[in-house]
Amino acid sequence: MSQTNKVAAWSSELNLICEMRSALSHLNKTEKKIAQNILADPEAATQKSIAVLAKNSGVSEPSVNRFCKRFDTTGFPDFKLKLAKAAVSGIWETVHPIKPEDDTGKYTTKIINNTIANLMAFKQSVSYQQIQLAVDALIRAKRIFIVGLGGSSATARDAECKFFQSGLSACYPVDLIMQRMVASNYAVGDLYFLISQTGETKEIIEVAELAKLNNAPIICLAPEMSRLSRLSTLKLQIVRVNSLDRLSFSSQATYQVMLDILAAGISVQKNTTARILNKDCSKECYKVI
Amino acid sequence: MSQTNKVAAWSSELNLICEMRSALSHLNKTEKKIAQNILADPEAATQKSIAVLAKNSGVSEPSVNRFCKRFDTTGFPDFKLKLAKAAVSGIWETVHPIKPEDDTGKYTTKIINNTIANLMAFKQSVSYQQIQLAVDALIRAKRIFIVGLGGSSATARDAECKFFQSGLSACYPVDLIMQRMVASNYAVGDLYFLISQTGETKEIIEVAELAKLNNAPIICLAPEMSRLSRLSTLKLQIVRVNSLDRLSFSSQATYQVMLDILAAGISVQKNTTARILNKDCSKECYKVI
DNA sequence: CTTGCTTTGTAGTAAAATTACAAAAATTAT
DNA sequence: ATAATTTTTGTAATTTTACTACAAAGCAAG
Repeated sequence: MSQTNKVAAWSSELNLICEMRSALSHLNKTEKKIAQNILADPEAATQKSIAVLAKNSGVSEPSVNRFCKRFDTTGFPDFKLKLAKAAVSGIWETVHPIKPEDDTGKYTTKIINNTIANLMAFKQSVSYQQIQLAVDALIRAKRIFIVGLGGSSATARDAECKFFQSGLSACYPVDLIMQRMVASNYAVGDLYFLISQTGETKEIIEVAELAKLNNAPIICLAPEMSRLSRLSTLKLQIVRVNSLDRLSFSSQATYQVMLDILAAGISVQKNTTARILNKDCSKECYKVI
Repeated sequence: MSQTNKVAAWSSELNLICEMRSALSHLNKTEKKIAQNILADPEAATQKSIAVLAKNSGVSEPSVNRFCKRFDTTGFPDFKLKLAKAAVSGIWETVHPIKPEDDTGKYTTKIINNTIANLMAFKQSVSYQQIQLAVDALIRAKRIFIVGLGGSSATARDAECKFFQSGLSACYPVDLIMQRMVASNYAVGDLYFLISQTGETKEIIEVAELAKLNNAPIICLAPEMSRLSRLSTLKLQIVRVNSLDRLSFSSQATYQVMLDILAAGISVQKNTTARILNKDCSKECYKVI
């Protein structure tokens, strides 16, 4: 219910273009003329007056006005405003692949832009409810075991630090045998937090299967529709924006942001000001940072 | 020169709001009234007519019109359009601090927005030249030793993975004693890559000092003006956007993106298609991912 | 205090969007 | 098939909105 509302709110707020595109087939010929004209270059359409747009589309001005109102806007100016917003997000949704001839400035900005695009997509797709459930489960757990392999090992380590800073008992066993031991020795109150960029790596699925034998709760941070995701009791799914090469950007930043969110949720909920004591090198005393 | 142009291009494209905010001090009182009125709620301003906005600000309509033209727009409607673009998803608000009363949706979007804001600031401040030099040095090095402590240990591990995937010989010694051993046994061709979020942690500075005794090349990933930064031969500096609490967002995502950039640079320059071989669990064969 | 310059507002003008209504097209019933 | 009804589209008038020209007010320098 709330999920549906959110999607609706999102589409009307940010994705008029997608809405138009999907509505295209249900429109009559006059409306279709207008829609196609706008979709041909949405960015340009935002600069046109209703008269110009009507003329270009071969329809009358009131037809354009009526068209706008169909898309949940108060009129033409409001429509243009929402179109502009959608066009902006459109820029972010396109990923720019890195090419061998790119110079330093090119690939640097491309990677940053791609990461931002990924975060935007993440923002749209993320389920608050799942986060809420995950935070609850993490706080309730007596012990949290984190597993991540390969590229996700850094993410797993990060999770360990962040959960620990939020006052939870988190542990990330580094080697595979330890991971299996931990998974098969489930005790009530334990929680497994499994991280995988592919969600298909054999070894982590084995860990999940071992944990599942004991009906242990498993939270996964993995792409939706992956094997790992199916084995888990609570799924924090990351949309795979990129069917791109490894270079153009990693989705790890998104994973890390998810961990930031969980840590924030835990701290907010526990109402604890997490702190680490660190020896201040210059003043030779301990300070809270 | 080109740096200045870039900033201008960015601000006019995406950040009318930031531009207004920074211009605030150079504006006269009439303009300031308008700017403050708009900045109080940019989203709402996009819905108002010039008459309403003028009245709310306590100025005349032509003043508003003139104000708009100062910000590189053709007039009020164009200004509103650009304002709407800038206001998309509240990215402009540099930092949204997390409050104890925030619900799941609130803190989630805040953290994502903060991270995006941080990345945008990073995009503006990053030095292509330093990246270029770092990429060159990393490729030239025979062995790369990476050190990061506490929260940066995850970043260090990440760097190890990424550099290794790009075909370099990277090693991240986990314990402090190993780190000191590595730092004091410098051999020609070695390179130290030190990561710190504060740039002030005593132990990593010790490592840097040990390396420096042998005149070893040191690349640091640390805030500018930090002790670690001063000890390094090549500085990859991260602007500290946040003098905020630990919760509102971590700057680690930015660090990770920097590593993505370096990895991309290395691969582009070496013209190698880095690949990891992974056993495909479903098909029981090796595939390149 | 006056002259010249900048800034702000008033009033009129132009343009743009919306509404009311009528014509045309499409649909249904006879 | 054709008349009646409904829906769709366009024309023309109205209203709203934004812009321009010009005048008044404020400010600085001589």
